[in-house]
Amino acid sequence: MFTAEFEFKVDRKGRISVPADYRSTLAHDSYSGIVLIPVEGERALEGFGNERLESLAKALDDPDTYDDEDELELVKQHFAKARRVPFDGDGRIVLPVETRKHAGITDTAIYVGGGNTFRLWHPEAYEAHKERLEAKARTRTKPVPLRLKPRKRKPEAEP
Amino acid sequence: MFTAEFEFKVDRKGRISVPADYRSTLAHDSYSGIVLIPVEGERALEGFGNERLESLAKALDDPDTYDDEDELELVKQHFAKARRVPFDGDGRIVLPVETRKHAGITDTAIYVGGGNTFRLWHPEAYEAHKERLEAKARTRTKPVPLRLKPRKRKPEAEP
DNA sequence: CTTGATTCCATTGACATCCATGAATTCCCG
DNA sequence: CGGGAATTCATGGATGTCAATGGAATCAAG
Repeated sequence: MFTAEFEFKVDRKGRISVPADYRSTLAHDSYSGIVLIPVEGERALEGFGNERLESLAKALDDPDTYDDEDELELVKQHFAKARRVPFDGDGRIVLPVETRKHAGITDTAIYVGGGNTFRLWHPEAYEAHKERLEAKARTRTKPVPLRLKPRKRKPEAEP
Repeated sequence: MFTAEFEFKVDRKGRISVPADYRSTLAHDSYSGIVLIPVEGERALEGFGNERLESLAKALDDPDTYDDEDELELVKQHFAKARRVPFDGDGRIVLPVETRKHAGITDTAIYVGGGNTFRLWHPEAYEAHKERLEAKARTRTKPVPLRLKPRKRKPEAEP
């Protein structure tokens, strides 16, 4: 479970600590480290544990998960962009150059919890992102609630 | 199950006891602590156990729970604002600064039970909130009864 | 030998853990 | 039934530990 926001320093070797809270949720994982994937369309990195990566790979094998061949190829590309980065003895990782480039991260970065995944941002990029989100939220009449179940929708066109 | 109202002190380190009654309902939880999320539009914090947070995260992974991309992003923001706070040996938590700020809590706070969740308020803010609620209630002809089932509604106008 | 990466060690400041107190409640046994 | 003992809780404070961070040492190549 990944929540909250944690800002950390990136040292001159590209190392950054992973929040102790995140590490403890990853403790059960067989792999001691995390997975980072550039988010398309955002200057951010998506992060999670190795276990989730394996689940994603499994879903890829299921012919029902993605409908067409193009989708499948595009999803595989995510695996190509994924980087598995191990913890060092003190719970740090080194951010691969490509990922740092994608997110525009230089000397600080902020972890943002998102449930089963988290994101890594350049702090200012994240602030800008939040700004945009809040603007969008203001256009809504009601706030979006946390839901446990899919909303009941009226019968759609038959699948 | 969270009920009743409990007022407690916040010490200079930001610590506050969690009602023993609440702790016992959280006892089965794997995580020894609670989750706090600022309520949008109210100077209050929503609280519940880690188990519920996991259910919410699971719902987030289900492609059917939220229909469009914007909704999804806005909901993830709730996780970013969420704070997981562990109990100390004596059943206390420390209120993170951001949450204290949001709720305007300084040296006392009141827990308000709400079924599967509870809320934390600055005592005076809660009184004001109750005031507003009662005013609204007075405009109604009938009181709102406790219901066990969703009320059947006539087909709404199509969104 | 030089460069780049990985492991190891050192510092410091926050915070989790531990301990103490008093009030209120429950328990138990006469 | 009653009163004393034993818990349980809320609360305050002290201190020991660990997380975040920087730098040195070791290792692996080119």
